[in-house]
Amino acid sequence: MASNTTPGHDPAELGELERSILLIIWRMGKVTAEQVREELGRPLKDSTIRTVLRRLEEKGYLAHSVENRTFLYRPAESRQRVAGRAVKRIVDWFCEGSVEALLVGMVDSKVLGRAELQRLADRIAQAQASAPKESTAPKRNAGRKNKEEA
Amino acid sequence: MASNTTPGHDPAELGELERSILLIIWRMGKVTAEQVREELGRPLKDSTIRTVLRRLEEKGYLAHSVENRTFLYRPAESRQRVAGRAVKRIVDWFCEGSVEALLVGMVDSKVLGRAELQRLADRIAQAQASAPKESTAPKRNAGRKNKEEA
DNA sequence: GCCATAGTGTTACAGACTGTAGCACATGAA
DNA sequence: TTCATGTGCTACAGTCTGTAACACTATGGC
Repeated sequence: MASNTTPGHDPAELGELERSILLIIWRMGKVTAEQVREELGRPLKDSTIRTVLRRLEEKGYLAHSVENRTFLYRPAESRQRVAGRAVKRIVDWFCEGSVEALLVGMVDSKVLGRAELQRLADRIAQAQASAPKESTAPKRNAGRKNKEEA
Repeated sequence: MASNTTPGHDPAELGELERSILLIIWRMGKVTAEQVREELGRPLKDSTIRTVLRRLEEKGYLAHSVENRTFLYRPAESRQRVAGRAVKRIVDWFCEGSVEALLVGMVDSKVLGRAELQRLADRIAQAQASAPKESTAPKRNAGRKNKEEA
């Protein structure tokens, strides 16, 4: 019944375990299911990890390559990209698309301090000046052709 | 565990119907279940609306007063506040608390254009200049004056 | 006082999603 | 062939949301 305007799946509707695993992979870069399990430090079965890994790949967050019959999972998207999209959804839903309104809300709900915001503004200005080109995109090369909402 | 009186709920954990209703109430300010139903324009039963309304109140998004036996629901928090918290969660999870990293991610995932970001920085700077006071007061302005719908 | 009406509270159920795992299947090595 | 390792498929319980029926309670008219 949720066939609204959802392009594919609803991103960022991740469970806690999914999130943890995603974070591990973002941190480590390229891992096997076993490594993930060790890293988690929770007594979970192999199959549990692999199931979640598979789901994350289905959802588009991960990609994998095979090396000696072993799956090596790696991020399909950067953390920040995912975060960006997640925030976009929120902004669209609650702030009518206005990022500015969002920042106001963040200050208002004390998520962001005024001083912090000021510093942010400065940094942004700097970043604009010093990096007029595509920045912080280490692996943008071909992978999945994620063609979600543009 | 759900008896969290303080606003600590995950806005991302809202269903579509819940979100729609919340938006209606943010827009209209103070409504009855009937009004919500009409506004929704979907053939839902009375009890459906009221159930969702009650759940939203339990979660801390709404409050109600009684007027002639009729419940008048109203927002317990501003849209932007809720959005701010939602974004904070995302930032904490995916950007290690760095709002800056988030903005970078937003530009990177084309959620936010560079020009837009620049404009934003300017506006923030302006806001800083013109509102040097700490105005994070939760003034739930009695009169409706949604000046945020810019 | 009694009844119809309007509005609320309670309870329930199906579908989706996540956490969790068992078990069958494939394939390279011994 | 058999073993070990790793993957694929299937499942199940718990939780959440959408959806609604039904029971309960005041309030006003007769």
